[in-house]
Amino acid sequence: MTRHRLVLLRQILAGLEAQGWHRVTSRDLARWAGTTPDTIRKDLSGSGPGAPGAAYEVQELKQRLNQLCPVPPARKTVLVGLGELGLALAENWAFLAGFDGRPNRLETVELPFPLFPTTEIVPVCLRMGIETAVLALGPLEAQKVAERLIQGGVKELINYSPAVLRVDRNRVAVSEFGGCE
Amino acid sequence: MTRHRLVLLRQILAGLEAQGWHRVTSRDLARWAGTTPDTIRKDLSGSGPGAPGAAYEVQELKQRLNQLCPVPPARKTVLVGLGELGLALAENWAFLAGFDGRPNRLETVELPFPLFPTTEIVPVCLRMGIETAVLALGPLEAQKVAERLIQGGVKELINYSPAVLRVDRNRVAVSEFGGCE
DNA sequence: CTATGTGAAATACTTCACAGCG
DNA sequence: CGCTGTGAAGTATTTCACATAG
Repeated sequence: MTRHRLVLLRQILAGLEAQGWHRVTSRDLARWAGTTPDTIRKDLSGSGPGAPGAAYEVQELKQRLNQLCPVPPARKTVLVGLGELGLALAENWAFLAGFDGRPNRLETVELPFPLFPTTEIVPVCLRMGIETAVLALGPLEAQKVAERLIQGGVKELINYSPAVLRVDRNRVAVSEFGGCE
Repeated sequence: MTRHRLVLLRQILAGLEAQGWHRVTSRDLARWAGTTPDTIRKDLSGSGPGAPGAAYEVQELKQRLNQLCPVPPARKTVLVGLGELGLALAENWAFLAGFDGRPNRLETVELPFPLFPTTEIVPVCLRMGIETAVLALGPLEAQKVAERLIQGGVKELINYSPAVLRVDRNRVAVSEFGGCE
């Protein structure tokens, strides 16, 4: 019942529903989730009507999963690093603020949310009640910035930097992208 | 002994060594890896001299981990999607080729590797022996492109698209970034 | 007193086997 | 037949307890 697999299933289900699927078998789900049908069925066991014989009905299954692993409420998030990568990400995310260490970037760049120098991370995050941050900068800055974000109360880091962060993963959730290694 | 944790440890160790650390305790490693000291010690048990009483020596530990989970050989990788995001990624990765569905992009963009239309994915990947692909495009295209890449023999997908891929995870490794959900 | 190493107990997860429904 | 649901058996992983070295 590893949590990770449940959220993956929920996302897959959402995709299926969006594309108009009506039925799925545990075998299909198993392939997409990278396990066996048995495991899928066990994950779902004891959490819904589901009749044997027929495959799962997509909508009904999605409901089950939403109960089983509640969809996380949208968190207040900020972007750190306004280079090429940061700007590209800014187009698909709804950030509440942005940070960068280079003063000229703060004046040059035009974005639909307020920008601050990285030295202001702690007070700004605390004041705005920020919960998650997206990191898009070089490896050395990333580590320093991550520590400040945590000091500022951030509980989730999404790391686009080419370095793995050394932070207390028992306290904050980290999505590493690892990248080039 | 979950594999995932071992590679995380190895990466953390590499970072420590790069920054001149000499010693680490299992408790520090546990914090950074998001587990308990017991688990860390079990992971490392039976794989090296390591004396009780003193903490681990960073260099020696790194050697142990390199034996325990061999560092993966650099794979031949391509980039699919030459939008803002793709171009930003192209600066930090060593791609062997790039793909995009829009013909004008292929002529407009200037990159240090050959570019092809997405219709050419299968033959180009097969010919070049491509093993991994980075996806940086919209959700609908991502799914189609992923299927073609797999048909082209790709064994690892690194997904920067805001959609989770529906592919056989028993056959290909997928790093989802999930993103905005 | 704090640190690692390690067998034993406890727990979590997966696989197997089979009952029962389309 | 193929599919789900589920208890039982089997594995894997984590936690506990303690021996032992700095």
